[in-house]
Amino acid sequence: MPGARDLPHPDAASLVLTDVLFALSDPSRLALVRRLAQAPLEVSACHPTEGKVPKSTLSHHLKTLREAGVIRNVPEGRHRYVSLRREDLDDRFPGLLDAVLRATAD
Amino acid sequence: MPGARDLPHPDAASLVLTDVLFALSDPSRLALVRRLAQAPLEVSACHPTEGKVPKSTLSHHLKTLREAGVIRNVPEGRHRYVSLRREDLDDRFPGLLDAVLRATAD
DNA sequence: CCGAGAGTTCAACTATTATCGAACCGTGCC
DNA sequence: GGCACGGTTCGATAATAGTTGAACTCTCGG
Repeated sequence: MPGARDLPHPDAASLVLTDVLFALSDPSRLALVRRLAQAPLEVSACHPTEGKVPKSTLSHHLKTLREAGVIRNVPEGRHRYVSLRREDLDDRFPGLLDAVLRATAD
Repeated sequence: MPGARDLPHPDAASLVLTDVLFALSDPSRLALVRRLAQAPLEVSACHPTEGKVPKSTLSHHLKTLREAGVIRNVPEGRHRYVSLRREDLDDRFPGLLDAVLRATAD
């Protein structure tokens, strides 16, 4: 199998609550998570809706979310798909993601 | 009125989600919140169950939690009572606190 | 095979947070 | 009043997180 440009993802059972909370505690990351809750996105589509950010900055935020187990970031051809790990989060921390998403976006 | 050694607390309506998440994202603060979920405590009782911490450090954590609106810290005679702002949090972010508290403590 | 496109990683810098001693402030008791 | 006690605030330092350009990797199309 030629692919294998995979990034490390923690498995569902080993997610740490404080790491998840921290990852979600940044407004720009939370805004992205909200968008991912509607549909997966390519990395290039993960840029904030207003004002562009350097790709290294975006990549860093994606890393924080990925290492906390909030998102999955998988290669797909020449692109990458970013998606919310909704089931894993619901399984490990029932109700948490829903509560966060339900809160009024400030 | 003699009292008036009151610290500022944000009102329920103005709580900011990311600030709350950040306040809860620290293990020692979260551990304290878990204990406060069972009963209010005096500040002196807020020290971690194992190993003591300088009072200035504890006070700093209390400040972070208070400014995020997670706890209330009110003077009571010579002591201070620290309590969880459960209703305010439930009102502003329904289900959030429950989900956090329900998650297995690591 | 070479170049362009999509993203991550690296390294350096800045900014925010944590930690802790020391100074300070109220309160209650003598 | 004076003093011990419970806590917060201040100030300095250490640690962690955010930002960004440049270098690097991989994939696809010619």
